Amino acid sequence: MSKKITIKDIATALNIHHSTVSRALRNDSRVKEETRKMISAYADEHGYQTNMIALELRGEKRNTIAIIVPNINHQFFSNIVSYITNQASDSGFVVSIFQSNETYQQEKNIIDTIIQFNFAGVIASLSMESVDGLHFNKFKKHNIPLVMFDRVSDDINVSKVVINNAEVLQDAVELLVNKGYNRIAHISGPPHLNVFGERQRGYKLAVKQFKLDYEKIITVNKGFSMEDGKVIYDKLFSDTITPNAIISDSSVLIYGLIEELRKKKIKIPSDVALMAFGENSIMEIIEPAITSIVQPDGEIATTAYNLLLKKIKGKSDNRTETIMLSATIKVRESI
Amino acid sequence: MSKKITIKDIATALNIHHSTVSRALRNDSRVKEETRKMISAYADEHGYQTNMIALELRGEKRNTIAIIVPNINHQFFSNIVSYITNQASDSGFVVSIFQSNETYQQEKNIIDTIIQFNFAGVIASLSMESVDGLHFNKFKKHNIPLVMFDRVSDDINVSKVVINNAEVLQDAVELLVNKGYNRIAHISGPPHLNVFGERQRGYKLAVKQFKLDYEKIITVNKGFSMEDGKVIYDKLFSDTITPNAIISDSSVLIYGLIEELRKKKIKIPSDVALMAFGENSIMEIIEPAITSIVQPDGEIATTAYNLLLKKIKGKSDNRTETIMLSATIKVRESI
DNA sequence: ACTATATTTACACACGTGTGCATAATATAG
DNA sequence: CTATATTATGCACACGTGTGTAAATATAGT
Repeated sequence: MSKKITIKDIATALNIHHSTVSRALRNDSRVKEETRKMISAYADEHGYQTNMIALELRGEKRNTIAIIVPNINHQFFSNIVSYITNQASDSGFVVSIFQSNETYQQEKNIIDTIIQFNFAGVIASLSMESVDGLHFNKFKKHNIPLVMFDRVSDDINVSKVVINNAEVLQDAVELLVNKGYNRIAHISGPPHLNVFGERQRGYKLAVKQFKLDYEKIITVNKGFSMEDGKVIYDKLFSDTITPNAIISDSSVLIYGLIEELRKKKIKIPSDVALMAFGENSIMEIIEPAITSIVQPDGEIATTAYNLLLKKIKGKSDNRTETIMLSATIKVRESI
Repeated sequence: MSKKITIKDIATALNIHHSTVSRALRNDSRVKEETRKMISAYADEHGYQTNMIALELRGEKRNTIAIIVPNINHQFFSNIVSYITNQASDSGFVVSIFQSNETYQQEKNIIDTIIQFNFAGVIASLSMESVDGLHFNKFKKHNIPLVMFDRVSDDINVSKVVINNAEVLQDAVELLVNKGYNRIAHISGPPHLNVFGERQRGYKLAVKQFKLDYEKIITVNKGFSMEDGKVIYDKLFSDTITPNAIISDSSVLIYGLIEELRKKKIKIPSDVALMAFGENSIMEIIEPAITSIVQPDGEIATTAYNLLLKKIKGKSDNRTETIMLSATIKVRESI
């Protein structure tokens, strides 16, 4: 009903200047206790709330951070967002969400919007379409701190949080080799994104190291979905030589693949072993339970957020750092 | 490097008044084509971006909406947020995320924050702790439109988007009865939330209608999690009379229950049938595939967003409306 | 009582934009 | 070549807040 009550409204109502009101509400020492009480009483009664927009315009502080992800309804990203949001709101920050939907164009639009809204900082993970991260340099021009995670790009100099992708894929292959698998396929994403590039590098390294005859990488370029399962199946099993183990960079995709394998009566793990990134504890109840490569979601989120916070506070610090965390392999029945 | 360039910077650089620059950039007819070109050339070159904060303070328009959910890393809510975010960004809105983490206190804090930041509108789903929605009335005082979905409250008069919860639970029970099940348990949430209250009402109605001897509702009050599975199991199977069918309001929780049932060698569906809300297509690949009650996520999101948008545009319209959408039961092997 | 010091309040400005109104510059007509 | 119409630009203010500085008032010291 009533319009928003402002500091000036309080001032005119109480026949004093708004600057006095401002100081009173911020508990400035140089306002008389008596008037301070009168003011805060009136403020409380009328439900006064500081207008953050005015504060922000004044340049006092920016209290909003932006997160750019390909899709928020994928378990990994929604976990990250959840962790960041909780931590941010503890320190009084508001978090806005932007989805690139895996497209370069939307990512560019998002960047402009973030600049227009003058966000205090940005945490981002690249879309599959973005062959480079150069459009993100715009943030630097506008003095907006940026931290990237997971889907990072090599050709832009920002702080990054990643996991030991190459290493963990070597470990994965080694694990499979030790179990006797010798035709291991790798389902991945576009290699220009650091995550996938590194995983593929690790995969190839291991294939060479263990002198495997079979090397096959299948690349998905437009986001992982369950529907891809069938396509992937065709690509893998139409050859004369078929894999006896599969490592998937995506958990969602592997659900589709499992469905397809069942239709074709291909048994897991006797006919083909399975291993996938992403632990949403659903891997546990699928039969057979799927061996998964578990990323430290919470740690990734916390690290990225703290990195960003440091940049927001200490503005002069221009150094960038890349922090690498470790993924672990949770062995289950599927291998 | 360079500080943010403003409309005034352009003005002084070009030796004209900032008001002219403002008009030029908004393609106002009364600025000479020649100067307009000069101005927009300079603006482009220096990467000028409108400062939305200034615009917002001016009261022109608020371009941000807030979403309050218990947890964003639950499939249902991340789906909703994803849909809303995409639709919002199409119409130039920025979406901020707030998590109550199922607590009343955080919800209250969030409400204050949203008011301080002067959001244009709010879409919310209540926490389990919130026995009523009265704290949401604060939005009305501050003229901030509010739309609720899923976890709505009866005692606050706002526009709502819900599904036919009572009806679909009656259908579910009927389906089970027709298949020969006669001891059907219902795992639900706190009944003071409309969703759960309605589902329990529907359940009880059906139990009475089909003259079943067995009636059992188990209530979870602190958010659904996989870990609850064991607790629920104990509550259900410690009695002398045990259920031969279970309907769960949560999908996450049922994963934990399935794990527990397997441990105890209780077969699905021969020993006990299972049915759960939420279709994340994972239900499909669990063995046996779980019969699920599918909510129209996209439609819920779109409806809520459009309702909000209408309120934001036409400010005078004080009527509230409740829109009820239909859930459907997808029968699979688990019953 | 008169100056010196301490306390409390008011004034004016800044942040970046947009707009009604006045004014200046230019064009058109008689 | 003036009078009028047209067009282009500048001025001042508003949005809500906070702060440096000046002004008003009170208190103390001699």
